[in-house]
This record gives sequence, C-alpha cells and structure tokens, in this order.
Amino acid sequence: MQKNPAQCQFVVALDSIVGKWKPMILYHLFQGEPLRFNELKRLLPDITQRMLTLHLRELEGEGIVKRVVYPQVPPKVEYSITEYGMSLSPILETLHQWGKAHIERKQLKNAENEDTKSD
Amino acid sequence: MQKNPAQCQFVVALDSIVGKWKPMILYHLFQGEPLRFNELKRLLPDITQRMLTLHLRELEGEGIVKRVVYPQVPPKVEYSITEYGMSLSPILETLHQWGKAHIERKQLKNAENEDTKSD
DNA sequence: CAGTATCCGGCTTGATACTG
DNA sequence: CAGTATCAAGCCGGATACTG
Repeated sequence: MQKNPAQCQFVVALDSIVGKWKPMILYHLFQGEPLRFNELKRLLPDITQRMLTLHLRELEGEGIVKRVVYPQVPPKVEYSITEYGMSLSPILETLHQWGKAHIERKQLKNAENEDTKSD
Repeated sequence: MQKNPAQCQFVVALDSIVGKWKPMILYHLFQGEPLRFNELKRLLPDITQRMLTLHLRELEGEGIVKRVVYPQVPPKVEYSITEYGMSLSPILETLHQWGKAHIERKQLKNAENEDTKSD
C-alpha cells in the first residue's frame, strides 16, 4: 500500500484490531477466561456465525488469538488471547480511556447546544 | 449500535482514527506545522481530493483537527491538530510501537518458514 | 487553491441454508 | 456445537469533471 517507511506502522496495528466486531471480541477475550464459539456468539448478540468465524480466523492468523479444539462429540472449541495478544493491552487501554473522554466531551458539547438553543 | 455500556468505548476511539487515510493525515499534522489542503495532498500522493476533504471534515467534526480559512484570493486553508486532538498522541504512540513489533515478528516468522521449507 | 458533484466498483458484512 | 457455502446488500473509497 503506502511505502512511507516509518510512519505507517500504526496502520499495521490498526489492521489487526479493526473490523466491525474485532474490538468486541478482543474485549471479551481479554476478560481472561477462554470462551467457546457459542459463548462468544451469545456475548455478541448481533454478530453472525460467519463474521465471528472470519474475525476469529484473522485474529488467530495474527497470533493474537489461540484456538484450541477438543476432539470430542459434540465438538468443543475454545478461544483465548495468546501471550503475544496480551501485548495489545496498552493499545486497548489507551483507546478505552480516550473513547470515554471523547464521549463525555460530546455530551458536554450537546448540553451546551441545548442551552443556546433555548434562547 | 452496540449498547454494551462500558466495553465499547474503544470502538468510539477507533471510529475517530480509522479510515483509509486518517492515520496518515494525523501523522503529518502531528508534525506540528499547520498544513494547507494541497500540502496534505502532496504528502499523501495517492489520496483523492474527495477523500482528503471527507476525512478532514470528519476529523474536524470530532474536534481533532482545526480548519482555518484565510479570506483571500486564491483561497488559503490551513489544517492543524487541535489541543484536544493532541490527546490522541498516546494512542498513536502505542499503535506505532506495537505495529513496529508486529512487523518484526512477522518477518521473523517468515524467516523461520523459509528455513523449514528448505528441508 | 480548495474544494463539490456524480457515478461507479469492490470489499466488508449480512442473511440464510446446510453439515461433520 | 462449531462451523462452511452461497448469495446479496451497503458502505467506503476511487475516478473524473466541474466551480467560487
């Protein structure tokens, strides 16, 4: 894509965590407990099986998520954050902090607008 | 979108910086100097005017970028990071660090694969 | 110079059905 | 249970032309 040597490395990082459901998947897996496919599906009520599979495969491909298959019937598959994936936690943490502040800021702005509107 | 109370706040943060060119735009503006529309365009050789406008408008809407119009002919418009926008710097910094490490890791993996392939 | 306006293609996501 | 396969829709971004 872009060749710019140093500057586009956060694009790389973003690619690993961007996707409609990836942040949510990561959030739940970061709770620590390994989760089964259907447990994740239940936690993400609006996701389709297809998207859950796709995103999990991508995260697995990046080495962020570990997939463990228990050979039994009915099948059991558990997903968890890899040790490497844990290295994302500073990113998720700063994103979370900033997102929180950003929402509060927006609500403030809206409140101000309500004020001036009433004149 | 999702109602999940606390957990989706990094989605909010991501929304503010995700977009094909937003990270690059931010990168250049974070250098400190205000940049004119065409200067940004020159720094982002493959961006279209349309996308540059759209992304700048979005960043402006979020309060991250400031747009200053100098009323003169030919028009002059300067873009710069707002003080609020500066609060993104921890995010960009961690993303950058992680992206760098992630690339190196991938190259390592590739090298390993080359080794085993030669058997 | 700094944009808009239109039109269009592709990739991401969604819906639904099927399976070991 | 944990997926795959197929098809279709929607949104993001690209190309191009036009303008105060």
